Amino acid sequence: MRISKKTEYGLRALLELTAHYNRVLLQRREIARRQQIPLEYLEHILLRLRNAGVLSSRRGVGGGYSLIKPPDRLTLGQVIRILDGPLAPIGCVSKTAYQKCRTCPYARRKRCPLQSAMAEVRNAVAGILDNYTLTDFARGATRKRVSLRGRRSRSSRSGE
Amino acid sequence: MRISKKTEYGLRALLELTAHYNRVLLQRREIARRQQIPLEYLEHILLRLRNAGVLSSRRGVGGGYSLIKPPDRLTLGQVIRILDGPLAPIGCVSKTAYQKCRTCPYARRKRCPLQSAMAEVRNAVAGILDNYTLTDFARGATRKRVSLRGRRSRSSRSGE
DNA sequence: CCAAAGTTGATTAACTTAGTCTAGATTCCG
DNA sequence: CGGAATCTAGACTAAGTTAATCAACTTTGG
Repeated sequence: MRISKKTEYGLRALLELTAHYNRVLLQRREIARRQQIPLEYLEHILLRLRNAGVLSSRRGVGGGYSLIKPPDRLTLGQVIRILDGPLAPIGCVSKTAYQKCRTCPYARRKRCPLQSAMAEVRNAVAGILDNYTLTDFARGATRKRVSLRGRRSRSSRSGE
Repeated sequence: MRISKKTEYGLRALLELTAHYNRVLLQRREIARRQQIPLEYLEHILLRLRNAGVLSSRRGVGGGYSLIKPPDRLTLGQVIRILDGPLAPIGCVSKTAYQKCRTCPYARRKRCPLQSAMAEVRNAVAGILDNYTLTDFARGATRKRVSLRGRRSRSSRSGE
Protein backbone atom coordinates (compact mmCIF):
# COMPACT_ATOMS: atom_id res chain seq x y z
CA MET A 1 0.00 0.00 0.00
CA ARG A 2 2.94 2.28 -0.59
CA ILE A 3 3.08 5.58 -2.40
CA SER A 4 6.01 5.96 -4.77
CA LYS A 5 8.95 8.31 -4.45
CA LYS A 6 7.50 10.16 -7.38
CA THR A 7 4.39 10.94 -5.42
CA GLU A 8 6.34 11.79 -2.31
CA TYR A 9 8.51 14.23 -4.28
CA GLY A 10 5.47 15.62 -6.03
CA LEU A 11 3.69 16.34 -2.78
CA ARG A 12 6.78 17.93 -1.28
CA ALA A 13 7.18 20.10 -4.37
CA LEU A 14 3.58 21.22 -4.04
CA LEU A 15 4.32 22.22 -0.49
CA GLU A 16 6.79 24.77 -1.81
CA LEU A 17 4.43 25.94 -4.52
CA THR A 18 1.67 26.35 -1.98
CA ALA A 19 3.90 28.55 0.17
CA HIS A 20 4.59 30.70 -2.91
CA TYR A 21 1.07 30.88 -4.23
CA ASN A 22 0.41 34.27 -5.80
CA ARG A 23 4.00 35.34 -5.38
CA VAL A 24 6.88 34.90 -7.84
CA LEU A 25 7.25 31.85 -10.03
CA LEU A 26 9.26 29.06 -8.45
CA GLN A 27 11.99 27.40 -10.43
CA ARG A 28 12.69 23.69 -10.47
CA ARG A 29 16.15 24.36 -9.19
CA GLU A 30 14.83 26.14 -6.16
CA ILE A 31 12.23 23.48 -5.40
CA ALA A 32 14.78 20.71 -5.78
CA ARG A 33 17.21 22.46 -3.48
CA ARG A 34 14.75 23.15 -0.72
CA GLN A 35 13.17 19.72 -0.75
CA GLN A 36 16.30 17.73 -1.57
CA ILE A 37 14.85 16.20 -4.71
CA PRO A 38 17.05 15.14 -7.66
CA LEU A 39 16.64 17.97 -10.15
CA GLU A 40 16.25 15.91 -13.31
CA TYR A 41 13.70 13.64 -11.73
CA LEU A 42 11.76 16.57 -10.40
CA GLU A 43 11.41 17.86 -13.97
CA HIS A 44 9.34 14.84 -14.93
CA ILE A 45 7.11 15.22 -11.94
CA LEU A 46 6.46 18.93 -12.46
CA LEU A 47 5.78 18.29 -16.10
CA ARG A 48 3.27 15.65 -15.31
CA LEU A 49 1.48 17.90 -12.87
CA ARG A 50 1.53 20.60 -15.50
CA ASN A 51 0.07 18.35 -18.16
CA ALA A 52 -2.60 17.26 -15.71
CA GLY A 53 -3.67 20.88 -15.30
CA VAL A 54 -2.37 21.38 -11.79
CA LEU A 55 0.55 23.68 -12.54
CA SER A 56 1.26 26.37 -15.06
CA SER A 57 4.75 27.21 -16.18
CA ARG A 58 6.65 29.82 -18.08
CA ARG A 59 9.89 29.26 -19.92
CA GLY A 60 12.86 31.48 -20.37
CA VAL A 61 14.47 33.99 -18.09
CA GLY A 62 12.43 34.48 -14.94
CA GLY A 63 10.33 31.43 -15.77
CA GLY A 64 9.15 28.80 -13.34
CA TYR A 65 6.09 27.02 -12.00
CA SER A 66 3.02 28.01 -10.10
CA LEU A 67 -0.25 26.48 -8.98
CA ILE A 68 -3.12 27.09 -11.37
CA LYS A 69 -5.82 26.90 -8.71
CA PRO A 70 -5.79 28.17 -5.14
CA PRO A 71 -4.30 25.54 -2.84
CA ASP A 72 -7.52 25.00 -0.98
CA ARG A 73 -9.06 23.78 -4.23
CA LEU A 74 -6.60 20.98 -4.77
CA THR A 75 -6.52 17.82 -2.65
CA LEU A 76 -3.90 15.21 -1.92
CA GLY A 77 -6.22 12.63 -3.46
CA GLN A 78 -6.17 14.40 -6.80
CA VAL A 79 -2.40 14.69 -6.80
CA ILE A 80 -1.79 11.10 -5.78
CA ARG A 81 -4.09 9.83 -8.52
CA ILE A 82 -2.17 11.84 -11.09
CA LEU A 83 1.21 10.56 -10.03
CA ASP A 84 0.49 7.09 -8.66
CA GLY A 85 -2.85 6.09 -10.08
CA PRO A 86 -6.07 5.04 -8.34
CA LEU A 87 -6.37 5.03 -4.58
CA ALA A 88 -8.36 1.80 -4.53
CA PRO A 89 -6.43 -1.33 -3.50
CA ILE A 90 -8.06 -3.30 -6.30
CA GLY A 91 -9.59 -2.35 -9.64
CA CYS A 92 -13.11 -3.57 -8.97
CA VAL A 93 -13.68 -1.06 -6.17
CA SER A 94 -12.17 1.96 -7.87
CA LYS A 95 -14.58 4.77 -8.63
CA THR A 96 -12.25 6.70 -10.90
CA ALA A 97 -10.65 3.73 -12.66
CA TYR A 98 -13.06 0.82 -12.31
CA GLN A 99 -12.04 -2.49 -13.80
CA LYS A 100 -14.17 -5.59 -13.85
CA CYS A 101 -12.66 -8.65 -12.18
CA ARG A 102 -11.77 -11.03 -14.90
CA THR A 103 -11.15 -14.36 -13.16
CA CYS A 104 -12.72 -13.79 -9.78
CA PRO A 105 -15.20 -16.61 -9.09
CA TYR A 106 -17.48 -14.18 -7.30
CA ALA A 107 -17.71 -11.81 -10.24
CA ARG A 108 -21.28 -12.79 -11.08
CA ARG A 109 -22.62 -13.32 -7.61
CA LYS A 110 -24.29 -10.89 -5.32
CA ARG A 111 -21.21 -10.01 -3.41
CA CYS A 112 -17.51 -10.73 -3.37
CA PRO A 113 -15.83 -10.83 0.05
CA LEU A 114 -12.67 -9.25 -1.28
CA GLN A 115 -14.66 -6.49 -2.88
CA SER A 116 -16.49 -5.72 0.35
CA ALA A 117 -13.29 -5.49 2.34
CA MET A 118 -11.37 -3.48 -0.21
CA ALA A 119 -14.25 -1.11 -0.80
CA GLU A 120 -14.17 -0.25 2.85
CA VAL A 121 -10.47 0.54 2.62
CA ARG A 122 -10.92 2.57 -0.52
CA ASN A 123 -13.65 4.66 1.02
CA ALA A 124 -11.62 5.35 4.11
CA VAL A 125 -8.56 6.38 2.13
CA ALA A 126 -10.48 8.50 -0.36
CA GLY A 127 -12.46 10.03 2.49
CA ILE A 128 -9.25 11.31 3.98
CA LEU A 129 -7.25 12.26 0.92
CA ASP A 130 -10.06 13.82 -1.08
CA ASN A 131 -10.79 16.21 1.76
CA TYR A 132 -7.19 17.04 2.53
CA THR A 133 -6.36 20.22 0.65
CA LEU A 134 -2.92 21.57 -0.09
CA THR A 135 -3.68 24.33 2.36
CA ASP A 136 -4.30 21.80 5.12
CA PHE A 137 -1.24 19.93 3.98
CA ALA A 138 1.08 22.93 4.07
CA ARG A 139 -0.26 23.80 7.47
CA GLY A 140 0.83 20.35 8.61
CA ALA A 141 -2.48 20.09 10.35
CA THR A 142 -5.14 17.51 10.26
CA ARG A 143 -7.42 18.65 7.51
CA LYS A 144 -10.50 20.61 8.23
CA ARG A 145 -12.92 17.93 7.20
CA VAL A 146 -15.49 20.11 5.53
CA SER A 147 -13.12 22.32 3.57
CA LEU A 148 -14.45 21.21 0.19
CA ARG A 149 -18.09 20.71 0.99
CA GLY A 150 -20.45 22.99 -0.87
CA ARG A 151 -17.96 24.18 -3.45
CA ARG A 152 -16.80 20.87 -4.73
CA SER A 153 -14.32 21.07 -7.55
CA ARG A 154 -15.30 19.21 -10.68
CA SER A 155 -12.94 16.34 -10.16
CA SER A 156 -13.22 15.64 -6.48
CA ARG A 157 -16.65 14.49 -5.40
CA SER A 158 -15.12 11.72 -3.27
CA GLY A 159 -14.44 9.79 -6.42
CA GLU A 160 -11.72 7.25 -5.73
CA MET B 1 -2.07 2.06 -3.17
CA ARG B 2 -2.68 -1.27 -4.81
CA ILE B 3 -2.48 -4.73 -3.37
CA SER B 4 -0.65 -7.27 -5.52
CA LYS B 5 -2.09 -10.30 -7.27
CA LYS B 6 -0.17 -12.36 -4.78
CA THR B 7 -2.12 -10.84 -1.93
CA GLU B 8 -5.37 -11.09 -3.80
CA TYR B 9 -4.76 -14.77 -4.47
CA GLY B 10 -3.63 -15.33 -0.91
CA LEU B 11 -6.77 -13.83 0.52
CA ARG B 12 -8.97 -15.81 -1.84
CA ALA B 13 -7.13 -18.99 -0.87
CA LEU B 14 -7.74 -18.21 2.79
CA LEU B 15 -11.40 -17.87 2.00
CA GLU B 16 -11.44 -21.53 1.02
CA LEU B 17 -9.37 -22.57 4.01
CA THR B 18 -11.70 -20.68 6.30
CA ALA B 19 -14.68 -22.52 4.88
CA HIS B 20 -12.89 -25.81 5.56
CA TYR B 21 -11.60 -24.98 8.99
CA ASN B 22 -11.65 -28.07 11.21
CA ARG B 23 -12.64 -30.31 8.35
CA VAL B 24 -10.40 -32.19 5.91
CA LEU B 25 -7.13 -30.78 4.65
CA LEU B 26 -7.46 -28.74 1.49
CA GLN B 27 -5.12 -29.39 -1.37
CA ARG B 28 -3.47 -26.72 -3.50
CA ARG B 29 -5.09 -28.18 -6.55
CA GLU B 30 -8.53 -27.82 -5.06
CA ILE B 31 -7.92 -24.27 -3.92
CA ALA B 32 -6.51 -23.29 -7.29
CA ARG B 33 -9.45 -24.82 -9.10
CA ARG B 34 -12.12 -23.18 -6.99
CA GLN B 35 -10.54 -19.75 -6.96
CA GLN B 36 -9.09 -19.83 -10.47
CA ILE B 37 -5.53 -19.25 -9.34
CA PRO B 38 -2.50 -20.52 -11.34
CA LEU B 39 -1.45 -23.65 -9.44
CA GLU B 40 2.30 -23.11 -9.46
CA TYR B 41 1.96 -19.54 -8.33
CA LEU B 42 -0.40 -20.54 -5.56
CA GLU B 43 2.29 -22.86 -4.21
CA HIS B 44 4.54 -19.93 -3.45
CA ILE B 45 1.78 -18.10 -1.71
CA LEU B 46 0.70 -21.03 0.44
CA LEU B 47 4.29 -21.72 1.35
CA ARG B 48 4.84 -18.18 2.42
CA LEU B 49 1.75 -18.23 4.58
CA ARG B 50 2.93 -21.51 6.03
CA ASN B 51 6.40 -20.17 6.82
CA ALA B 52 4.80 -17.15 8.44
CA GLY B 53 2.92 -19.43 10.80
CA VAL B 54 -0.52 -18.95 9.33
CA LEU B 55 -0.99 -22.35 7.74
CA SER B 56 0.08 -25.87 8.55
CA SER B 57 0.53 -28.51 5.90
CA ARG B 58 1.01 -32.22 5.49
CA ARG B 59 2.72 -33.90 2.59
CA GLY B 60 1.97 -37.10 0.85
CA VAL B 61 -1.27 -38.87 0.04
CA GLY B 62 -4.17 -37.11 1.69
CA GLY B 63 -1.98 -34.13 2.49
CA GLY B 64 -2.95 -30.49 2.16
CA TYR B 65 -3.20 -27.23 4.02
CA SER B 66 -5.18 -25.93 6.93
CA LEU B 67 -5.35 -22.83 9.09
CA ILE B 68 -3.32 -23.07 12.27
CA LYS B 69 -5.50 -20.69 14.25
CA PRO B 70 -9.26 -20.25 14.23
CA PRO B 71 -10.29 -17.84 11.49
CA ASP B 72 -11.55 -15.27 13.94
CA ARG B 73 -8.03 -14.94 15.28
CA LEU B 74 -6.46 -13.96 11.98
CA THR B 75 -7.00 -10.58 10.33
CA LEU B 76 -6.66 -9.31 6.79
CA GLY B 77 -4.07 -6.86 8.07
CA GLN B 78 -1.80 -9.67 9.20
CA VAL B 79 -2.14 -11.51 5.92
CA ILE B 80 -1.54 -8.47 3.75
CA ARG B 81 1.60 -7.59 5.71
CA ILE B 82 2.96 -11.08 5.16
CA LEU B 83 2.37 -11.04 1.43
CA ASP B 84 2.66 -7.39 0.48
CA GLY B 85 4.56 -5.72 3.30
CA PRO B 86 3.58 -2.80 5.52
CA LEU B 87 0.20 -1.11 5.25
CA ALA B 88 1.66 2.36 5.73
CA PRO B 89 1.96 4.49 2.57
CA ILE B 90 5.42 5.63 3.62
CA GLY B 91 8.11 4.14 5.87
CA CYS B 92 8.21 6.90 8.45
CA VAL B 93 4.63 6.28 9.60
CA SER B 94 4.79 2.49 9.70
CA LYS B 95 4.41 0.95 13.14
CA THR B 96 5.50 -2.54 12.13
CA ALA B 97 8.28 -1.53 9.73
CA TYR B 98 9.33 1.99 10.67
CA GLN B 99 12.04 3.62 8.61
CA LYS B 100 13.51 7.01 9.27
CA CYS B 101 13.24 9.50 6.42
CA ARG B 102 16.68 9.95 5.04
CA THR B 103 16.50 13.07 2.89
CA CYS B 104 13.27 14.67 4.06
CA PRO B 105 14.00 18.28 5.02
CA TYR B 106 11.45 18.02 7.82
CA ALA B 107 13.12 15.02 9.41
CA ARG B 108 14.49 16.99 12.35
CA ARG B 109 11.64 19.40 12.87
CA LYS B 110 8.61 19.09 15.03
CA ARG B 111 6.36 17.84 12.32
CA CYS B 112 6.43 16.85 8.71
CA PRO B 113 3.31 17.61 6.67
CA LEU B 114 3.68 14.44 4.65
CA GLN B 115 4.04 12.41 7.79
CA SER B 116 0.89 13.90 9.30
CA ALA B 117 -1.17 13.15 6.23
CA MET B 118 0.16 9.67 5.68
CA ALA B 119 -0.16 8.74 9.34
CA GLU B 120 -3.84 9.50 9.08
CA VAL B 121 -4.16 7.19 6.11
CA ARG B 122 -2.17 4.47 7.78
CA ASN B 123 -4.31 4.58 10.88
CA ALA B 124 -7.51 4.41 8.89
CA VAL B 125 -6.32 1.46 6.83
CA ALA B 126 -4.89 -0.44 9.78
CA GLY B 127 -8.00 0.32 11.78
CA ILE B 128 -10.06 -1.47 9.20
CA LEU B 129 -7.81 -4.33 8.20
CA ASP B 130 -6.53 -5.21 11.68
CA ASN B 131 -10.08 -5.66 12.89
CA TYR B 132 -11.31 -7.55 9.87
CA THR B 133 -11.03 -11.24 10.69
CA LEU B 134 -11.12 -14.10 8.23
CA THR B 135 -14.47 -14.99 9.70
CA ASP B 136 -15.83 -11.57 8.83
CA PHE B 137 -14.16 -11.83 5.47
CA ALA B 138 -15.65 -15.20 4.59
CA ARG B 139 -19.04 -13.95 5.67
CA GLY B 140 -18.63 -11.18 3.09
CA ALA B 141 -19.93 -8.84 5.72
CA THR B 142 -18.60 -5.64 7.08
CA ARG B 143 -16.52 -6.71 10.02
CA LYS B 144 -17.92 -6.65 13.47
CA ARG B 145 -15.70 -3.86 14.65
CA VAL B 146 -14.99 -5.18 18.10
CA SER B 147 -14.26 -8.76 17.11
CA LEU B 148 -10.70 -8.69 18.40
CA ARG B 149 -11.05 -6.38 21.35
CA GLY B 150 -10.28 -8.00 24.66
CA ARG B 151 -8.66 -11.10 23.25
CA ARG B 152 -6.12 -9.48 21.03
CA SER B 153 -3.82 -11.88 19.28
CA ARG B 154 -0.14 -11.30 19.92
CA SER B 155 0.59 -9.81 16.56
CA SER B 156 -2.36 -7.55 15.97
CA ARG B 157 -2.66 -4.74 18.42
CA SER B 158 -3.41 -2.27 15.63
CA GLY B 159 0.26 -2.16 14.77
CA GLU B 160 0.58 -1.26 11.16
C1' DC C 1 21.47 37.23 -30.52
C1' DC C 2 22.28 35.07 -26.12
C1' DA C 3 21.58 33.17 -21.75
C1' DA C 4 18.17 31.37 -18.62
C1' DA C 5 14.72 28.30 -18.09
C1' DG C 6 11.24 24.93 -19.23
C1' DT C 7 10.09 20.60 -22.61
C1' DT C 8 10.60 16.20 -24.38
C1' DG C 9 12.11 11.80 -25.22
C1' DA C 10 15.77 8.21 -24.98
C1' DT C 11 18.23 5.45 -22.00
C1' DT C 12 19.43 2.82 -17.89
C1' DA C 13 20.06 -0.13 -13.65
C1' DA C 14 17.81 -2.22 -10.14
C1' DC C 15 13.85 -4.11 -8.51
C1' DT C 16 9.21 -6.21 -8.41
C1' DT C 17 5.54 -8.95 -10.22
C1' DA C 18 3.55 -12.88 -11.85
C1' DG C 19 4.44 -16.89 -13.25
C1' DT C 20 6.83 -21.51 -14.86
C1' DC C 21 9.73 -25.42 -14.20
C1' DT C 22 12.42 -29.00 -12.16
C1' DA C 23 14.11 -31.80 -8.66
C1' DG C 24 13.55 -33.41 -4.15
C1' DA C 25 11.36 -34.82 0.41
C1' DT C 26 7.29 -36.94 2.86
C1' DT C 27 3.49 -39.69 3.55
C1' DC C 28 0.16 -43.26 2.85
C1' DC C 29 -1.34 -47.51 0.80
C1' DG C 30 -1.15 -52.00 -0.78
C1' DC D 1 9.20 -52.13 0.18
C1' DG D 2 7.63 -49.51 -4.00
C1' DG D 3 5.05 -46.14 -5.98
C1' DA D 4 1.76 -42.59 -6.32
C1' DA D 5 0.19 -38.42 -4.28
C1' DT D 6 1.39 -34.31 -2.33
C1' DC D 7 3.99 -30.61 -0.43
C1' DT D 8 8.96 -28.08 -0.48
C1' DA D 9 12.38 -25.40 -2.36
C1' DG D 10 14.73 -22.81 -5.34
C1' DA D 11 16.21 -21.50 -10.00
C1' DC D 12 14.63 -19.16 -13.82
C1' DT D 13 12.18 -15.76 -16.80
C1' DA D 14 9.54 -12.08 -19.18
C1' DA D 15 7.42 -7.96 -18.58
C1' DG D 16 6.71 -3.97 -16.17
C1' DT D 17 7.81 -0.28 -12.74
C1' DT D 18 10.75 2.82 -10.25
C1' DA D 19 14.00 6.17 -9.87
C1' DA D 20 16.66 8.22 -11.95
C1' DT D 21 20.19 10.52 -15.77
C1' DC D 22 21.25 12.72 -20.08
C1' DA D 23 21.04 15.25 -24.22
C1' DA D 24 18.74 17.95 -27.50
C1' DC D 25 15.33 21.31 -28.24
C1' DT D 26 12.12 25.36 -27.60
C1' DT D 27 10.67 29.54 -25.59
C1' DT D 28 11.32 33.94 -23.37
C1' DG D 29 13.39 38.30 -21.80
C1' DG D 30 16.82 41.59 -22.35
